[in-house]
Amino acid sequence: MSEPEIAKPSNFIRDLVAADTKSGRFGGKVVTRFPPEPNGYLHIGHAKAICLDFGIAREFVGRCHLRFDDTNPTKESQEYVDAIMGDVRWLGFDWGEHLYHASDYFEQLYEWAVKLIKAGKAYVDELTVEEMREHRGTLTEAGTESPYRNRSVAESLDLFERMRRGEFPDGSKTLRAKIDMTSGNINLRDPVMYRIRKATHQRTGDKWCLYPMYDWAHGQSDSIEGVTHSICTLEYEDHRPLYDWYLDQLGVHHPQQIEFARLNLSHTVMSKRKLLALVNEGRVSGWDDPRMPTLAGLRRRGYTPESIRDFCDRIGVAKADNLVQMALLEHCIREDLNRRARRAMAVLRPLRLVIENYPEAQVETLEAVNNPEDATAGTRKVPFSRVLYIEQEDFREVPPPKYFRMSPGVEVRLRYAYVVKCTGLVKDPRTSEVTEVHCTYDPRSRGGDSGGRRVKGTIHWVSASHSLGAEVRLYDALFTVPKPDEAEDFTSLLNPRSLEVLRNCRVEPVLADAPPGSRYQFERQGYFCVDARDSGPERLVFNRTVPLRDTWAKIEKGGA
RNA sequence: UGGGGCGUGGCCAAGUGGCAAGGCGCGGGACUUUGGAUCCCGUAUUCGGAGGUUCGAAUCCUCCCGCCCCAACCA
Repeated sequence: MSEPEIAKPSNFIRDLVAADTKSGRFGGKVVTRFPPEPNGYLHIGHAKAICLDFGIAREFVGRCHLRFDDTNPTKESQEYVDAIMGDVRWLGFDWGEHLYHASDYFEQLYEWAVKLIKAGKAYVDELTVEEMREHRGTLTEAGTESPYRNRSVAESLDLFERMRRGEFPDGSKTLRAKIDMTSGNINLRDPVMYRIRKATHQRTGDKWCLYPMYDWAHGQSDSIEGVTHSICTLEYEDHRPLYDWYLDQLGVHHPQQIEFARLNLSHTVMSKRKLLALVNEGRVSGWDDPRMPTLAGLRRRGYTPESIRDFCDRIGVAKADNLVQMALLEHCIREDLNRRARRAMAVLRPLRLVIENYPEAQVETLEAVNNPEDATAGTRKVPFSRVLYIEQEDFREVPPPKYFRMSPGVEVRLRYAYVVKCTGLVKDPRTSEVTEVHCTYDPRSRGGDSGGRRVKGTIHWVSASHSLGAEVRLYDALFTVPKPDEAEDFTSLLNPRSLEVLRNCRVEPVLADAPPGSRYQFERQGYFCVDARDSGPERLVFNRTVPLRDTWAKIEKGGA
């Protein structure tokens, strides 16, 4: 059997892991982990990490754990835990039995901390936050040691136990590792291991009032789980010496930390802080607003997990800062949906079209192809009658050069129906806006067969009396510039046209049965999905995932 | 004046001493009952810069320049 999957491009992390398995390091095993903090929703940047963590494990026949880095109860919640698990599964990854929480290890971590105190490698400090900052020094100046740094092991041990018992108020004491206050690496200037937080934790409740810091919890959690390769983003590169130090002091299993550059996507923001602000300030409807780069938002927008995985494969993994263009993500979803989405006709901005020579009471049923890219998708029936709706932009009283659509005296094809010729128009006497177009049809062209003559334009349509009303939400980039992060106030760069709601759309009858979340290509327009939250039998709501590539728009824009 | 990283076409990104992959985008053409899709063709004499080593350098050495991250009891 040949491997059906196309070989993915290599990257330095896969090379490193491959070298380790070959040399027999870690007994040839590969164990990775995806370690989100449940303080927000997952976004496409996390998808890159997930694909890497789970992908490496799968490739090397190892396993990947899902571990919640839940060490800060004041910012975390069960809502986020649930959303994260749902999103990872939706993306297509399975952690099997291996669901863990840093909080599972609090007791072990505490014991190890005691061990470090006994070894003279950690001490209870009583500096305030401000004092500690002063003692830390600056980027160019060494720090100074805390006056509590050299208190006895016995005293630190006693204090640490009492910290756990809750005898001291929040912020009054910390446990610090005793490393080197003069290190050029600020992470090594006696980092805090524990702080007092009398807060209820979403999993451990009120059992603890002492919570470990990231650096103290993370590496040890990796070690406990037998992780071999701990893959994280570049900003943790400076933390690796500390990661290594803790593990070396403890003398326990020592995973390899490897860092890669996080994903930056144009025209959006990726920091959880900024995404949270958008949600809290009501700039978007929630974490799953279809304009958000969150997996929940992309899902509601109509993105498929396959397209996101493909995107993650294509962007690669390296250590250079990057800004990937949104166009690549859009390419990935178009490619996927072109292959899989059924077609339908929908008129977003309706304009009445009356076929003067078509019998008043006649209704025909025409056959349309469901997906020209997939013969197994079959065909469907579409009702046709004397009065139709066409797209406003598909008619021009005075056509610009190269305009192939409907205009007076010109023949155009109604997709899967007939060739028609515009014979007149009706205008609103006040606004002089075209309100109705008249035409005649050629009965011999049934099905759209032009009978050999050149008909350059083909436009979509729906039967006025048979079509269904629908609301369509047109989405565009959330920000007007490629790098909103560079602005002083990123919210000032929000795209005022990121959402346009069209309430008078007319769609083909087949769409009545479209299940929530299902995806379609509206011919000549783009890919749309049934909004999973707001659509229902009484009110059809579609979200535009991405428009089709539009060569005409380019010509028109460039020509003008 | 500290520490850690990174610089290959518009955007990603291979390449690890033998003469610049690939993808997206862009431009042109073919085809077309979606101005969609598909298919062709084009798109870096050059790898941040300057020296050096070598028959030969994006790959090795030296110096310089630029960009990113680090001074939470956040992760």
